[in-house]
Amino acid sequence: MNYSRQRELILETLKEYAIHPNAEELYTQVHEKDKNISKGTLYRNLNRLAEEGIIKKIDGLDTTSHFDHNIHEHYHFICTKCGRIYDIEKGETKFPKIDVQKGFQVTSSDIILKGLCQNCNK
Amino acid sequence: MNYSRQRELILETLKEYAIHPNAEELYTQVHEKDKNISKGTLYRNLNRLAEEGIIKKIDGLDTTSHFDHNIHEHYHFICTKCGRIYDIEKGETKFPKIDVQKGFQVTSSDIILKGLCQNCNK
DNA sequence: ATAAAAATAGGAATTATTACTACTTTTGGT
DNA sequence: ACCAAAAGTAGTAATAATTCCTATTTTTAT
Repeated sequence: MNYSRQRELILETLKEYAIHPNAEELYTQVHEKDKNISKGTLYRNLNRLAEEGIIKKIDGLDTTSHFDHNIHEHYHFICTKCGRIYDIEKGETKFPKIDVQKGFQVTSSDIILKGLCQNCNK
Repeated sequence: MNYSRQRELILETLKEYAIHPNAEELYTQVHEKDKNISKGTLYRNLNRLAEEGIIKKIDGLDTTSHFDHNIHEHYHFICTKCGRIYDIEKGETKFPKIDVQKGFQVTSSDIILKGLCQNCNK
C-alpha cells in the first residue's frame, strides 16, 4: 500500500471523531479540509484501511457501514431513537470462547446492541 | 395488522428455509408460488413481521438484510468465502455479560461471527 | 351489503456503494 | 535527479438493495 495524502487525511479525520461515522458523515468532515477529495477515494480507502486492520468497519448498526478508529475489542450500542452509537467496553471477562464447531475459523466477531439510550429512555 | 394472503405466503415460505434468506432469495421462492406477488409487498411484510417480533431481521452479515423465522435467542456465523450462514446456539458461546450503562434499555442484541466454515477451511 | 381502512402490484425514486477511465502521484532502480 | 512502472485519485456512471407512490383490490366492522 503506497502512501497517499488523501488516505492520511481520511485516517486523521476519522481519529478526531468518537462517533463512529458512516462514509457520508466522514465525507462532510474530510471535504472541509480538502474540497477535491472524492467519495470514491473515501470509500476505497476506508475499505482498504479496514482490510489492513488499521480501522474497523462496523455493519449492522443501521443501513450504512460505520467506521471506527478504535480497534481494541469492544462492542456497540445504537439507540433506535436518536441513532447515536455508544461504545460498550468489554470489561474484565475473558475473551469469549467460540468453539462453534470443529473446523470453523472465526476471524471477527461483533456484538451489536440496540435499544434506547439514557437520553431517549426518559 | 389485517390478514393478507400474501403475508401468509411469505411467512410460510420463510419457515420452509433454514438458510436465513435475504429478500431476493426469498422472492425467488415466493414468486414460484404466486407469480403476481411484488417485491414491495415482500419487503413491506418482512419488515412488518420483524417489527411485530414474528420473525427476526438480521443485519451485518453481508450487504443485504436476512430474515430468520427462528426467533429463539441464537447467533450467527457467516462464512466469508462461501457466504453460507450458520446458526450458533446460545450455549455454544460464552460471551461476557455485557454491562450497559445505567439508564440504557437494550431491546435486541446480535452477535455475528465471521470466518471460514468447515468446508472452506480445508 | 357497504363504506372505511388496510393491503397490493407495479413501477419510479432513493440511497449507499462500487466500477470505470483518463489523469496524477508515488516509488525504486539507475 | 530522472524515468518508467505501479498505485492512487477525481469525477462520473452504473449497480444493488430498498423504499416510496398511486391507482386498484381486499379485508373488516357494521
